[in-house]
Amino acid sequence: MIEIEKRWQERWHKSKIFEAEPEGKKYFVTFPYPYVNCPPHIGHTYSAVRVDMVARFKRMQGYNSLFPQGWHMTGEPLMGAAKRIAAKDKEQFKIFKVAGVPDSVIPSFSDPETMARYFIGEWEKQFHKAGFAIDWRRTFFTTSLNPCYSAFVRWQFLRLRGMGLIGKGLHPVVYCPSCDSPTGSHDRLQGENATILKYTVIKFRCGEMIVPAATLRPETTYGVTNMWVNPDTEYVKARLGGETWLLSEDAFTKLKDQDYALARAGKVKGAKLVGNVCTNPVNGDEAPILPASFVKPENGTGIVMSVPSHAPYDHAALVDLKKRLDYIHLIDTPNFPQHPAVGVCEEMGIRSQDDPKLEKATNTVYRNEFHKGVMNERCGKFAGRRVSGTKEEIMNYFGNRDWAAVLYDTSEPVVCRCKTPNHVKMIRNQWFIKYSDRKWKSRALRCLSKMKIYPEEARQWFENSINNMIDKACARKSGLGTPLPWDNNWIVEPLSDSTIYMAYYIIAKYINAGLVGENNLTDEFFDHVLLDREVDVERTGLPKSMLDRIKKEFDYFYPVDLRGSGKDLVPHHLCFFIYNHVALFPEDKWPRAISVNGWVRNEGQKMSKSLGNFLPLSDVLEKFGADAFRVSILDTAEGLDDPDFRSENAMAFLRKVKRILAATDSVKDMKSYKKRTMDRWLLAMVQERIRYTTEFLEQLMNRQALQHAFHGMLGDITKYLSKIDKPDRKTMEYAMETFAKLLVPFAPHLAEEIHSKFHKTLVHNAKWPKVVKRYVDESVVVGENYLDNVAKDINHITKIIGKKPKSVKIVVASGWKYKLVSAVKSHLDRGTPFNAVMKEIMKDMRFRRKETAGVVQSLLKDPSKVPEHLLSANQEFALLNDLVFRAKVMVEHEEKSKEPKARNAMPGKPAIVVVT
RNA sequence: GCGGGGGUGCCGGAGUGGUCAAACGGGCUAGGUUGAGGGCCUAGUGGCUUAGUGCCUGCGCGUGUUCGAGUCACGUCCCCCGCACCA
Repeated sequence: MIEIEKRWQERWHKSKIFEAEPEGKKYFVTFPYPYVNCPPHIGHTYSAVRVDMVARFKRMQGYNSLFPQGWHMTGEPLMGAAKRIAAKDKEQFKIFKVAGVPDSVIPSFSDPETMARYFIGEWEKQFHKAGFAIDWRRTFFTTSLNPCYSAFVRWQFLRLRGMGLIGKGLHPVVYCPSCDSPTGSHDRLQGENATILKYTVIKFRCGEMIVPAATLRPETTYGVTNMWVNPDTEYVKARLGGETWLLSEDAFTKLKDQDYALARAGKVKGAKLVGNVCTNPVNGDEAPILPASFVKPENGTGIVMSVPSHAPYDHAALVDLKKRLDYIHLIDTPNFPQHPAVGVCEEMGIRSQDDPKLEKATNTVYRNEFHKGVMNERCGKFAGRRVSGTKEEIMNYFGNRDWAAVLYDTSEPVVCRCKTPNHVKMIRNQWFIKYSDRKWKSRALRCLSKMKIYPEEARQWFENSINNMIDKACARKSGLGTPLPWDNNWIVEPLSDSTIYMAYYIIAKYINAGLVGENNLTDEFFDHVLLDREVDVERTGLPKSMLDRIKKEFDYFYPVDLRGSGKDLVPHHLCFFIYNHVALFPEDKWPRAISVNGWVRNEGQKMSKSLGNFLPLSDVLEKFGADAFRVSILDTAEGLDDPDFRSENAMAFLRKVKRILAATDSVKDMKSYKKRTMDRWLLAMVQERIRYTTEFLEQLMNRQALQHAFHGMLGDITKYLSKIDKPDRKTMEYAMETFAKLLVPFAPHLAEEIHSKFHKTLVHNAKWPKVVKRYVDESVVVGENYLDNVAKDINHITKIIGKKPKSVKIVVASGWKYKLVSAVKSHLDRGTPFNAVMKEIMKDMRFRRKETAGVVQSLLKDPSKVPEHLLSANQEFALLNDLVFRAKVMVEHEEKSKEPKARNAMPGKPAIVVVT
């Protein structure tokens, strides 16, 4: 099969069938350019297969399909890996080795560009082998290493800024003090899933000192009974303006990086603080400082306020100290005791403050109080309010009165790959794209509402994502990329330089052909070509005819008709894609459809770094070929579900290919006959397959489409060949040719191979099959089904008897039963309530027989006994006379039959008597 | 926590109020088949029963709506994914 595939790929390449030029009606599909820091694995390519499937389908439907492909290298990972190679990091060597990079090549990866180019080569090679319908003249890669693309990004950002959609401000990030840069989740040794939490720091007073306590539950400040410090921790006294703050060493560093102008002014051991009394700023209550081991200096400020009524840790610590304080009850929650923390601790059997169950206890209390709790009269102006929805207000209220400050911290400890513990840092002067802009947002939503989303279930997700969109930091200081046009210290961040690049594919063709160069790509060029603005095109240095040509091509191919990707890109990239299009382009250039899909699994397992089970695309293509890979994954899922690649499925496909090709070859030896029932049956089935395949493909339901186009067609053809001694050449030719066409979107190489046995042309250039009305024949399909069922019943009986039958007698039901069943059926089809059907039937004079009630009752009890398509007694009789069985078959009518069993006969279910 | 998607056979999964719960694929079992490299065909694959058209069980758990529920409602448990500057 692999040789076959190679042959067709060469032929496609030679006939340039995937090179789309502006002509006719178009269909523009894109698959997000992948990040090229490793060779492709099967997970990368499922979306591409789906997009490719659509491109091919549309092409045969008469559209001029364009499927281009570029490569992404903006960001940190490439640079990071290069640095690690330069530093001879063994881990990194191993990663590349496992990915299949030859040992001799790896050291050259200390240069990120070399690495990227190597991997781009790998990707292109594999994509060629996969036979994708890509127009390779339009390929490119990102970052300043490609000045042409950088010019495009620069233009985009100047435009956005010109529209006031770029802003500047403070921004909290997880930060590594040793690397002096933000730590992305992939750069973390620990805490990959950590998020940034906003704490309220309550400023308790203790004489001249501020004793700050960080909390996520500011509402509980009203219930503080005491303060906790860790007696073994050395605390820092820090000057802040006119105040002196008491902080753990970690907290000192954190706050400094969060824009607090702190100055070191002394130290004090936690134990020394015990016994002092603080004042609660919100209500003036006194709170003595007590020691507790659960207080971790690296969390929050290193000082904790104690709310024993609502915080299990605090209660447990007090119990440990054998200290009795008056607990303050603040929040009423249904089904909770007065002091929920006490109740939960007792219920869970928590004995000390070091009990790991406390984490869960805290969670339980918090969850319930947050959602169901109402604050009581102790909570000042917030009395009577629910906890949920009030938190933000409380924080602001406290902040405004200088009772509290803000501290950002990670939800779990984060350690950088350089092994340094990280914390949250406030970045000053961070550049933002203002995705929260209300007007912009509503335009994005309007675009969404006009788009097709495949599958529809994902629409809600898009809508929520856009609704919740906040400003996005769009630049960073390290990594590869395009510099911000107005501030070269910053590089446009990877998700932000990848939002409208589909337009660049049009231009890339001209750049790759050497017709347009870096110097021509001025802002005027893009303004003119992409936005149709009146600008001084002289400055592009290009002849008007060339500009017109490019512009015409852009106007022809744009907008994007379909963008297909994995579901992981919904909340950012795909939304940014919509956002940037609606900001920059007029409405007729807004994208038309997005499709999202699941992630490929490998032999039933999710592929992950930890499992190390990424299956390289090259392995699969080498072992099974492109079609087997495509069919295997397209066959296991659609919509948002995860497909599963299993080699046994790929093998099963290859086995079938053999059979199919053999059947194809056999057609030339067949003779023509007058059409028989089975001929008409096959022709009719093919029409159904065409209809369903087309319908499902239109909805991008690859699995169901494939079921008809491949499994269905194959099953029908197999059945035809097995049931007919002398297959008809014309019928088979038609079936095989149609089969080939229907297979193009799924198994394009196999499709060509089949097609080539009948034609010299490419099947890719054939028209998508349409239903041929004169072949549609419901009755022959129903009849065949009927015979199948009868045959099954006979089999069942002979199996039970356990003897070989000498002959079989089949009795078709009496005529009155047909009338009766037909009447019942029409009642049911009309939706007559079940209990009314019996009455109606019994009223009907035609059915005055003693058996009627029993028959109707059994039909109503199990409506599945009513056949979907009711044949007449004579039709059944005629069909049964054609029944082929390994013993002699006799058919008779119930009216004339002497068999006692004959009375069991029902329409669609004849009585069967097996004679042994 | 918020948001999205789910829980059906040995497995992947069809099935969105009534024609078959398990289509289609894979696996497994049995029988047949000169059958060249991980073959083909046929039948079977919840339980019981029986010369088939029967009965029971069954779609995470519970309750309800209905003549009828995997399918609708309410409650509950569990799983997966995203939550942002990270590809």
